[in-house]
Amino acid sequence: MDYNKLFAEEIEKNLDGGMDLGKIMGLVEKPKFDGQGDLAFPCFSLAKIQGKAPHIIAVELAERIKHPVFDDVVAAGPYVNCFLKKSAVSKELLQTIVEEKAAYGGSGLGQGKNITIDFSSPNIAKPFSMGHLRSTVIGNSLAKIVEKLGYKAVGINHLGDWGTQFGKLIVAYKKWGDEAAVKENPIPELLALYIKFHEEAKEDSALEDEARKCFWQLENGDSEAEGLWKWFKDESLSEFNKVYELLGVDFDSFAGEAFYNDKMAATIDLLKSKELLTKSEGAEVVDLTEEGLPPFLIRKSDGATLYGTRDLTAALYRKENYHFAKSMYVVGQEQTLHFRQLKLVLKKMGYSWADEMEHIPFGFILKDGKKMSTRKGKVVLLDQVLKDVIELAEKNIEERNPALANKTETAQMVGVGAVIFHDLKTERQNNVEFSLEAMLRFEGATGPYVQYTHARACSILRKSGRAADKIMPVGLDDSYSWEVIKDLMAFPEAILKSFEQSEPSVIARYAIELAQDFNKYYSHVKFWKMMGSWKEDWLLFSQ
RNA sequence: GCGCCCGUAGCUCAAUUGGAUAGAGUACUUGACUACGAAUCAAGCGGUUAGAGGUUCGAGUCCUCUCGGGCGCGCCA
Repeated sequence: MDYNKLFAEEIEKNLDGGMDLGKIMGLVEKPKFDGQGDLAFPCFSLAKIQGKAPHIIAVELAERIKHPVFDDVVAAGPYVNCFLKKSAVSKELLQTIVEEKAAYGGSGLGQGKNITIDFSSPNIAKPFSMGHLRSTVIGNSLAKIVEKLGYKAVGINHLGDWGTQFGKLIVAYKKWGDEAAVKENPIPELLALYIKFHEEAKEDSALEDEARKCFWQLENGDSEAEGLWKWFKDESLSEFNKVYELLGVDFDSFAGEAFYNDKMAATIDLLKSKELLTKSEGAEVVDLTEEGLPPFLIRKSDGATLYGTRDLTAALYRKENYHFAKSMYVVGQEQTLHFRQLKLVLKKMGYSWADEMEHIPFGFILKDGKKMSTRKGKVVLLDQVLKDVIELAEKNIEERNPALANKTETAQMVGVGAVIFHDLKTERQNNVEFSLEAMLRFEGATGPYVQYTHARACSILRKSGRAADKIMPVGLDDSYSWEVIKDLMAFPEAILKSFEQSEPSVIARYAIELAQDFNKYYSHVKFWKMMGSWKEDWLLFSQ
């Protein structure tokens, strides 16, 4: 039952025209303060139409509305506030949840449609940084939100596995590398080589030329270079996969930049045939001065392609192969310009579906107020952070609950949950100052808080000896459980909102609020009759 | 120089997208485990929403300017 709609219908009925149902529904909101009821309707816009003062309209309207599931309808200044009949509403809602189970809160909005989500996309031979963690965690969460609404999410890990940097790496490896050491410890070794290259190149500029030449060889199928490249890639991937497993993330495709090598010529031909390619300063570009943006580079003066060429090719490929209804790119905000250009180029090519491409930027992880630099090796490794946080969780368990059965497993869930939740809970556009301390926090608005709440709820359910789906709701009417009921009722809205804004933090905050209200209920109402309602905690948490 | 993002309690963040009295967490002070898991709950403290104008019934939210921070701006990704 949609009570917003019901309330709106009742308002419309008692209004003698003047405003249609859709408009009324858009205005219905939640009262801001306790004791003001469950639904509210502001009469300001009505005042304009009827030429009467809003508080007078509110009084008249409140008097006329009567309905069996409304306990009371009162005017409070310019607002009409509605109190729902707690027992009836809660009984019905819990019944719905028990029936729908994990499907509760979803919808068939995206039935039969695909959404591609480009996320994580780490660079081969470089450590998995905290920045990539953001993309990974946000992208994965969006995938779950989208699927909740019936879409098929296609997770794409657009690996950074191509570009001049590999020329540098291969040169460095041939000069200073050690096979055994790389095998032993792939990413740190490769990173060290990369850093050494930049240090040496400062003294000896010939190295840069050598790297360029080496990348040229790689592009043209030199077998030694290709062998090394493939080796680096395999080693890196197996390291990344360990992280993904720990985080509980998976992908439908690992088609990275290199995947598009043999497909870019077709893209360039296409641009040529549409007469969009122009020469500028020796390079080939798509001119965007009409749109007020700098030109989009397609080919360097030496004939080599760029990442823009690859992104363009990838967009075409994805449209053709996945027929996406929407294509998301969870990529840092520093690339906003790049994606604006990319969309415009596609529009110029005549593809209206470019409008369905959405760049989902997120803020930086800062260290001392500055962006972290990978090149200098000044980067915090995700590996280490996860290790630290799991260790702390283990210590906590040892102190608080030494009798627990599966300690290491629990410590992992708590630790990883803390890191993920920490990342998810603030709006993605905000920059976040890297703080190990904040991630190690298990109290207050944190992942572990939500997990703990869920564990408590499960524990009750277990001790009750009843299956959650066999419980008959009785109709609660106390104020503590009412808060929980209202939260549960708001779940579908929260899902929809997080989807519309591509904002996982909406769900994270929702989970916190639900957990808070549940804990309040838990400590005040000493009775176990509200079975069945909190199953959702778990579901929420994983999103 | 031009463009984009941001500035809310000591700290980290919200505010139903223009609505009622700006709310949580943390920190600090205090109280609660002989019935459900104290990683919890209850109470207190904490604000000129960076600043100044403007738009209107109404602004943390919209427009202009100033200050302060971040990020981009052709052959890197």
